[in-house]
Amino acid sequence: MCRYADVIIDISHEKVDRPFQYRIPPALCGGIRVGVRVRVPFGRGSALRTGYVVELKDHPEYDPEKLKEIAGIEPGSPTVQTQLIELAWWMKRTCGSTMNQALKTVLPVRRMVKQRGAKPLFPGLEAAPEEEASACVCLNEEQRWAAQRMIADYEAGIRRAYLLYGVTGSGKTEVYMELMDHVIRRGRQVILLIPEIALTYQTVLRFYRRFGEKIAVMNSRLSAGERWTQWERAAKGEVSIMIGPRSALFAPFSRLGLIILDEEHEGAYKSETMPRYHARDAACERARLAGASVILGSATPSLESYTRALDGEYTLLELKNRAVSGSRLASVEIADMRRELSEGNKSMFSRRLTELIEDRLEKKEQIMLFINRRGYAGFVSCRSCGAALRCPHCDVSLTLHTGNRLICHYCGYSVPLPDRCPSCGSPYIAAFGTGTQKLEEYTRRLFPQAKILRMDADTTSRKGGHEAILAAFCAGRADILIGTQMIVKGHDFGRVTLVGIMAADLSLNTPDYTSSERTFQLLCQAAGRAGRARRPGGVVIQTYQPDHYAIRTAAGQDYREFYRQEMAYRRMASYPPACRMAAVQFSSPDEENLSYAAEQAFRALCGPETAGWGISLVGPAPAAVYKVNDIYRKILYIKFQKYDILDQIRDRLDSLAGGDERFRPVLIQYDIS
DNA sequence: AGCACGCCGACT
DNA sequence: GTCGGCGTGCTC
Repeated sequence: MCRYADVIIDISHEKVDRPFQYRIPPALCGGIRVGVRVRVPFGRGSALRTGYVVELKDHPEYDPEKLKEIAGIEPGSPTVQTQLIELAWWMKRTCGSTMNQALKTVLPVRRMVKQRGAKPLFPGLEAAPEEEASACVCLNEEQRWAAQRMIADYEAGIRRAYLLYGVTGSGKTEVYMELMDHVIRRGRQVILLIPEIALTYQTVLRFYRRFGEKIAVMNSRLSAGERWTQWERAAKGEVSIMIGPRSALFAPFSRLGLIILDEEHEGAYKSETMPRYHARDAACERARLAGASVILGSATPSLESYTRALDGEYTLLELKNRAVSGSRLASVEIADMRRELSEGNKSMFSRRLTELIEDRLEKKEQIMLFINRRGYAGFVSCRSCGAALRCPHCDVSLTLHTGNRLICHYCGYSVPLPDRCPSCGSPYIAAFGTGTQKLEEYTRRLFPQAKILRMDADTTSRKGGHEAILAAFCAGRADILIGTQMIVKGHDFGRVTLVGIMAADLSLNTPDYTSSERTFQLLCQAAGRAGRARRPGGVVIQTYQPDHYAIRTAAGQDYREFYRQEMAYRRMASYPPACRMAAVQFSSPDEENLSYAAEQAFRALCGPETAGWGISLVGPAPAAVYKVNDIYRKILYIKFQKYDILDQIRDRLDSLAGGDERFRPVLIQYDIS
């Protein structure tokens, strides 16, 4: 029946990034299926090249005279690839990338150096796990209930996605392990996704102790050969569990039964390069294709996921109590930096934080000082009332640019920097700027008796710098650890009893609509770092906006209240998940053509033809970083409700670009939330 | 990407 | 007169 095959040629170039149709010779009929790698004659000289069968057709869709025949099937063409290629189609469809970009993401890098004799994961530990693997793992009642709920579905043949919302320390990992164990016993395989930053030796060791040689680990520091080895072990069925960041999602398991995303809310799950897929959605799609279930775990679920759980798209499983009885949540205090200033304290440390640091130094307990420098984008705020200057149209923070102008990166609105605060009239408005280095110097001066370690991008660029600093701190070779994001993610330090968040405002005022959500997550996480063991911990959040709901709810560890308020804001200002939003990026080395293209696109989408689409446009505005490598970038945001609209938007922009010379140097890319 | 076809300069 | 430069365009 199917006598024709659409084939994507293994050439990474936009010009050939589309299916080419071939006749299937009768002799090969049985072997040709979607996903099979084939040799096909291609180009003027009909040189044989490798391609992927992506679709089978009954009838030709191209001049049959010109159709060539598939020459043969690539030996050893694996079949899991069928599934991964279908996943690539999904990426192309939903993320607006080219098929070749999607295929490169989903399939292993080809022509990798093979490596003989795989290194053991944990040298010297091989003998240990066997006995420990059988050791009784006791779940508490709540954990058992959550696991049973999913297992019962699984046994009934129900495959779906679950949101495991468990407060800090409630023991989500034990639930994961129970489920993994169950799925493996049923002869199926498991993918466990962990954000790269949390993928540490300790984390992996925990799983290794339980599952031993059944696990394979991917991470960015593996060499190409090591990656290949892990990939092959998975393809051959030598392992049942693949642990790794985003890319582990594409493990070549043919009997996949479960995908777990730990720390589901982490931004690292969103790809920064094309295709800009979200691992959460890609996981759900792969699971659908494979007939597997998905567990999304978090102590602070993303607004998207919690909304989906409330809508019934995910099943909500909750862990409300801490697993270790007797362990208490840290007591969280908010230090009002406006008051510190008005009462004469101009230092970076509030009086309360100073007092607590002195107390801990005396008791020889450890302290972590956290400053959120990453994502710092030059916002301007008032030292008297704490308000940051925001866009009147988009309700996000404005960014200070050269020439003292404030610009909105969503709609392009621009005003000169005022000399007084628009809310309270105070003249004390200024750009916020503070770094880890400055904090370190200041801390040394204030507490000369303390031993201080600093961890940020500068001190960890050297290979292993990260681990060395953490190990030193863990071993008690310092009293205070100063750092950015990386110190609050996933590391447990039993002797830390005080966490100071130096300026919560830094993440609260990044110029995008997720700033409150990220602040809430970060503060909850930081609070979770203090007093993990028996000793009670304290957290001090320093801020100029002590009444902001993200800060108040984080201090009270009240996720539901945060969700309620944040969702109200998203609805009011029309941001996801209250609607869908596509960021269309125009980039070009030629500024004039860039502006022209972005403006034309805007006009094409707001004309009468699109009136019934229910879309609204914001921008076009210069990208957060306007010029990168001599390429200028502008972004047009499109808010819409129905997902199908996206294809129409793309078609419209494609045809616009196709018929206009001035679009030629302009690249158009999509990022959909 | 790769390969052919094509339309102008210095070579046996 | 012809060998060869790489510029342009197509590949089921």
